[in-house]
Amino acid sequence: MTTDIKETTEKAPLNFIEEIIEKDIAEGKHDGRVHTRFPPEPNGYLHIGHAKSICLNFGLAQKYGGKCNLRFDDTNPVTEDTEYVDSILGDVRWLGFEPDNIFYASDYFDKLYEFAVDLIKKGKAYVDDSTPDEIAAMKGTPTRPGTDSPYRNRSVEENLDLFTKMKNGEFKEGSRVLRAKIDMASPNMIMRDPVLYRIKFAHHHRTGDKWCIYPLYDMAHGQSDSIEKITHSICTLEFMPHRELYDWCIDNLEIFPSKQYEFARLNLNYTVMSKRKLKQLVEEKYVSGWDDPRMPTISGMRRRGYTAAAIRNFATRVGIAKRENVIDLSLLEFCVREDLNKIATRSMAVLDPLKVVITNYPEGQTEWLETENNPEDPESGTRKLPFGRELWIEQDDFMENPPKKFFRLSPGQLGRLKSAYIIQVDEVVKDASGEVTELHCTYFPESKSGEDTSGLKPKATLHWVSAEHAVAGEVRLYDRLLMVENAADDPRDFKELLNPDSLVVVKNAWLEPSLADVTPNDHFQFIRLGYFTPDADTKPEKPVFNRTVTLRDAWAKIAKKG
RNA sequence: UGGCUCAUGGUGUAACGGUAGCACUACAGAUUUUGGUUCUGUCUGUUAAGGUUCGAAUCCUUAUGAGCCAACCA
Repeated sequence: MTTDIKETTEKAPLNFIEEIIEKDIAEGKHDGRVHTRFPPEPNGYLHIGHAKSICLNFGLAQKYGGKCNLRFDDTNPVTEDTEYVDSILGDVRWLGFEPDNIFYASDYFDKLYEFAVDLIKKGKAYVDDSTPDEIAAMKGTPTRPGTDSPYRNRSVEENLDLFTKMKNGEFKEGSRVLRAKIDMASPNMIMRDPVLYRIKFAHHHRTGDKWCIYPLYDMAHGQSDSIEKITHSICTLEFMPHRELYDWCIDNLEIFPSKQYEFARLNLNYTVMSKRKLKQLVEEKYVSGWDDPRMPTISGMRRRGYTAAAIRNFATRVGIAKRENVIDLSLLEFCVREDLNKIATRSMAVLDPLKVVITNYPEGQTEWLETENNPEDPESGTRKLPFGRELWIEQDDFMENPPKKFFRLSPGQLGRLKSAYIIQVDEVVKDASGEVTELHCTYFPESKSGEDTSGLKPKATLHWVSAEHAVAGEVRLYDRLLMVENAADDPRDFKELLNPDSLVVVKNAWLEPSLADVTPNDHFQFIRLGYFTPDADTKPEKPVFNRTVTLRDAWAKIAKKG
């Protein structure tokens, strides 16, 4: 077992949390046991930032032969809902992790209440009748110490009595709180007699109306960790000031000493990550829902066609450290292309069609040509494609007056039709306004793919679909959510920064016939266009595809430069 | 103007007092029936100033910059 760890050590450098864990194991702390937890509040859907945390916590448990719990931090009944609980569990499982235990902070409400009573009995907590405004005023500021509440020195008996009455619903909501008795002059604002319990006559999604007092984060989180005997409680940087209180509670309650460690949360450019903002996008209908493929939510990315493997790989590559960071979207895209390149079935679809008539090809004739399903995967086999006299190709693949680096079709320039024949353009047909409507071409019969004796070497290979056999489908093209890299650096409201072209719908794309019959979690590469996946809106008579990500596009870069 | 935390190429992340490495991006070339993939190469970095040391990205001091903390949110 130690050998395993040593070997791993030599292979990959450890992040600072792994170093702590390995040191703890080496010192025999908790008999070498590693137990982590992923503790979401069920008040929204999980996003890619949570994925980083999930991969970290579950990954650590896997690496060190430990356990990882999923714990819903459901201590605030007014914001939480079972809809979120369900989606969170689904997302964790989809990412490929099965929690060793599924717990809820609300499971511990009785225990937490006992803890609170214990603190009161130890003279470490008191009931405060001050108003929220008064409490805020007495808190002081970072540069000025706070002042003691007039209720701070109530007797244990009185506190016990008052707290019982709070629990029994004898006081109005907001009229009293339970506070820890620590230090109103602490340089750490969190330690200035933090509120532990508040009165809320709210229906809780799991405990119903049993409780009218609810613990706050600091009275619930570390205590829950301790109850579950969590060894390494990993959270994000903004909880750093809470660690002192986390330890204070555990010390004074004399319970299992879980330890908190903080790492920097994930930020991605060209998107927003805060739950508040994501919720706003959903509620104000800027997007179709939490699973809109433009959302950085796990459900949105899944719908868009991201694979769990790609997301896990991404989570590994971004690393774990304490430095604030903004990850390039290009890394995420790299990860998904890397995975999809290996597994996506190649197929052909034309999004912006231009008719090609092969004038020397017999009318009414259909040939079924063989094509590979995935050149990266020899096991993937081949399939047949229908070829005929009339085809669709991409508008972009023809230019009447091409620039020098344009390799595709133009008058006089040859082009290879993927898995079919080489053609040349003989005549450009235009409408009254001068728009190109049709290309009349000839093909070279001896240039058939696989048995080409023509000796011709066209510079480009084009994708195409037989007009007679093409299936109509809708294709949704997604782009970055925001126009700017970092919304936080922009004075404008983030909703003014939304990319108006984040969704472009191609109502009538022509798809090769094999794409008429697809199943939800399929992944395709539409050759030369990108990776696509069937959307949930797909109906038998009308397939709908989402573009997961484009292919890298060298030509687009050249064209952009001019 | 209090406390805590952080600072390495464009973006991330290693190097634990001894050759600043890796990945993404960008750029260039080779291969290619996807301007994809694959392969090769190139550019770019230790926030600053002092100090300790034979030797500092690493230790110390100061400065600078960034983040977090004053919900009965988590």
